[in-house]
Amino acid sequence: MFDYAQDMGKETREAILDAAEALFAEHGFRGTSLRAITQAAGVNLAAVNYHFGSKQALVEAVFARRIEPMNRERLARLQRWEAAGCGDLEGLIDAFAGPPLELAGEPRGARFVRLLGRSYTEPDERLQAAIRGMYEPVIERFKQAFARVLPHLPAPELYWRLHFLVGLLAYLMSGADLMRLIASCRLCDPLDVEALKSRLQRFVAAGLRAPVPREQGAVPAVRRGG
Amino acid sequence: MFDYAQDMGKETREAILDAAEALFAEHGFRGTSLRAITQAAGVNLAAVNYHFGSKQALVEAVFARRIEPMNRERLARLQRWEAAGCGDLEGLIDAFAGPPLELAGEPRGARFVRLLGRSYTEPDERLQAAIRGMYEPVIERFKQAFARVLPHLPAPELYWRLHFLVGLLAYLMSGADLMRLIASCRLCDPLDVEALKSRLQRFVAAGLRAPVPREQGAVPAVRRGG
DNA sequence: AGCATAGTCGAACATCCGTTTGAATCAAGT
DNA sequence: ACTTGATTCAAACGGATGTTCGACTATGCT
Repeated sequence: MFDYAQDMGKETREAILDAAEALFAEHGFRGTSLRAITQAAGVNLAAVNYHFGSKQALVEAVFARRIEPMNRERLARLQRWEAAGCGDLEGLIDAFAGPPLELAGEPRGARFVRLLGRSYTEPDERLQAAIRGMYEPVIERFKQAFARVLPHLPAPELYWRLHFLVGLLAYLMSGADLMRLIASCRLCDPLDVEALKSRLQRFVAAGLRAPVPREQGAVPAVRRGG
Repeated sequence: MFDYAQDMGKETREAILDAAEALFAEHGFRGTSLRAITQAAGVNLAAVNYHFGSKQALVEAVFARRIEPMNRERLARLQRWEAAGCGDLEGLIDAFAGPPLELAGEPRGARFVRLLGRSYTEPDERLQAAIRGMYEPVIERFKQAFARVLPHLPAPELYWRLHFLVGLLAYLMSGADLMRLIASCRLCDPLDVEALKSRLQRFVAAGLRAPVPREQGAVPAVRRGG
């Protein structure tokens, strides 16, 4: 029937990746057994160890399959931003936060983004290290870019604020259900990505541009009630 | 020796809670076995089911033990803030974010705060529901307070920005190691809580106060690079 | 002293997990 | 037709897990 013999192999490989991605996003890594994955994928249990070697390697493959294109898109936007003169803070935020948020808008990408958001707080150290390796070059580039648009910020202040940005994004991606606790009204039924992106841009840009007190962090510039 | 007979019972109960809290924070819920907990606590394996009924109930008890005092402190600060006239946005942020961050500064509370940060993205639905129940009244009070200091914000915009605040805080608490990726310098050795609080206040207050475009979210007010 | 009860303990229970094995299957090459 | 190599399959492996059981201990009460 088919000319390409290895095609069936690729089909089961991707079926496993799809099923694993969905189940990991719903029940976590430890909460998802290989038996559940292979059953959902319609393949034999041993296929996971045959194609990936171990459950750990499967998890990393699930991430690598989508993180790498996403990071490529981030770097592409960063280059366009640099070519445009490096002046636009909002554009830089979009280069960083846009790709994952837009991926979250696609029905196929939504579950992976939720998985990605969760991965930031994953206890497993080996997975943490693997994901960190996928992010490292991208984060480094963006750190430099943010330092260029915000030259007045001292290094520790800038790094903390970037930390805030990343954390905010991670939480958004995880799709934590606390959202429904805050937003009693229904805000995000089809998840209007463009509206969310512009809201995030406004909030983060204002935070990043906030003035810095002279006595850098030593004494908190807080007025307590009274 | 001791007059109070039930004291040994309370001692093992708390020893289990302490050990579980530490191990959950380090390896997650599914990654921590009852055997590991009871061994670390120096008690018999069956003690968990005797004192708590099940592992699930133990998890919920670990959270309830610390969330309730923390939320009481939040509400106390909120009341002081209301008594002071409800004008100070920074003070309101402190009432919400101060207690968990200060708890993170104490050596005993740090591991729980990390656990708490992780819990926001926990896949287990039953635990999610239990934690949501512990938060619900507090969140409701703060929603109203923020709406009062930021009356110019439309409701959806306000709720999203509060969502950003909660997400940022959740990520901070989780102590995700991505921090070290962004901050190549060593920022947080003893974790200067006061400095962190004021940094967070500056960032979040600026974000909350950011102006809202007229065409509310429909068309993104984004200048793309070029 | 003697009973009742709360707590502890070791041992086992049934179940689920990731992984491995070895035979079966199938298309392609000679 | 026969071999080769890649893939699939059912079955089992050893180990870890949450939970339960019954015996044992020690304390408080009458």
